[in-house]
Amino acid sequence: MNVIEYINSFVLLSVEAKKYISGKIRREILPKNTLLHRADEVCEKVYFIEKGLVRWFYCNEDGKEITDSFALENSFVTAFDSFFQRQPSRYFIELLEDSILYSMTASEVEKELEEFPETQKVTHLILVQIIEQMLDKNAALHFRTAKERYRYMTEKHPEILQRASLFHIASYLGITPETLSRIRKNAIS
Amino acid sequence: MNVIEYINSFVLLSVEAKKYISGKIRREILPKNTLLHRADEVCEKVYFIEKGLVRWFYCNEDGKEITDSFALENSFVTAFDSFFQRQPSRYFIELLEDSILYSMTASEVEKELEEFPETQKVTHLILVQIIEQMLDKNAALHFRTAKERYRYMTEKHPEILQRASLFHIASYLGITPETLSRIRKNAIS
DNA sequence: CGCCGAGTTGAACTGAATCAAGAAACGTGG
DNA sequence: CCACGTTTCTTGATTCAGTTCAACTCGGCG
Repeated sequence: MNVIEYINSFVLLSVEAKKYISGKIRREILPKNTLLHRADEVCEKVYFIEKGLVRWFYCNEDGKEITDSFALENSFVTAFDSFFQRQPSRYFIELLEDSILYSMTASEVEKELEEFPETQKVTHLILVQIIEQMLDKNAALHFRTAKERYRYMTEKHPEILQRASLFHIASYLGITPETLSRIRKNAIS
Repeated sequence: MNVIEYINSFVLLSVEAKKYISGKIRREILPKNTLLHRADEVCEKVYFIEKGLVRWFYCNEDGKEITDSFALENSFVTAFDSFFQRQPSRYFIELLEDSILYSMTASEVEKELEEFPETQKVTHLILVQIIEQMLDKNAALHFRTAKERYRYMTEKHPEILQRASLFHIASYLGITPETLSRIRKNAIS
């Protein structure tokens, strides 16, 4: 599924808007471990994942990488603390698999939103979805034991559980890799 | 500061939009402990806080209330998992102080966004701000000790620290009231 | 005056972190 | 296509931050 089909599945785009987007969007094939974005920089692009897996992470004061989120096929990816406000981000965005992406720059998106106000609905929907996911994750981790956190993964994100490393998943859940390994093996009742 | 002044301070509204909003918006004076919204219901209103303090909370499976967030003056308040998607919410919204609010219904807002597309920028900004706050809180709690969480409050939300109860703040930070009390008294180095 | 909710303090307990090895899987070059 | 080195995961022993439970203090309010 490509971006335009995907967007069109929930917001009907005018022919002109489709044309504009098709003209601007770039298809990018990038290998595993590519950084789509670096912390402390202003994020200049949004991506849409046709195929692949990405993670957002930041570095805490000890220099440790903390995985904040994952996204897979049919997701929009950008530094949400940076792209819209045009301010430096706290996050890195990294490919965890060889991926096929579509991308557009911030200024192209800005122009799109101005010229085709209908497309503001798309942004709106994406933002609302992001918020919902974040609220969901919060509730799944807040005051929860390691075992409950793991169950959240198995129930809500089984696909990511398969495709991401134990190390990244543990970080995402706020537990150590050792603990996650033990839970997985049922070493902890 | 009233809502229209506030909105106008970051998005210039047309005279017509202002007129529409003024006509629809209601000023509500409500006492402490009022529930603005209940879980399992579709949230029908957005509020703007002229004066007061609110908290969002949900009940976990043990029936315990978990405080998810606070908001004070000049904030927009609604169930963000419900208002835009028109689906039942997981959250309750409660006044922690006697408050003065402005409110508009979902259908009024919907009509506003249709008739005055410029106002979509307002929604957009609010959503982006919400996301930023959530990301910020996440980073402040994820893999952090109780003491570090408390420091986040003192640094980023000193006002809430003053006005909300120890009990609610502890819940918000994901620690027990006892631990928070000890930290506050420096009982824990 | 006495009650009640909010906060404090203490002591025992525990889930998960930490530290330290080892095993398995992975991919890279010979 | 195998061997070797690196990364990822597992397993065990120990430690500790924070929870739990229980009792007590304090301030406000009917």
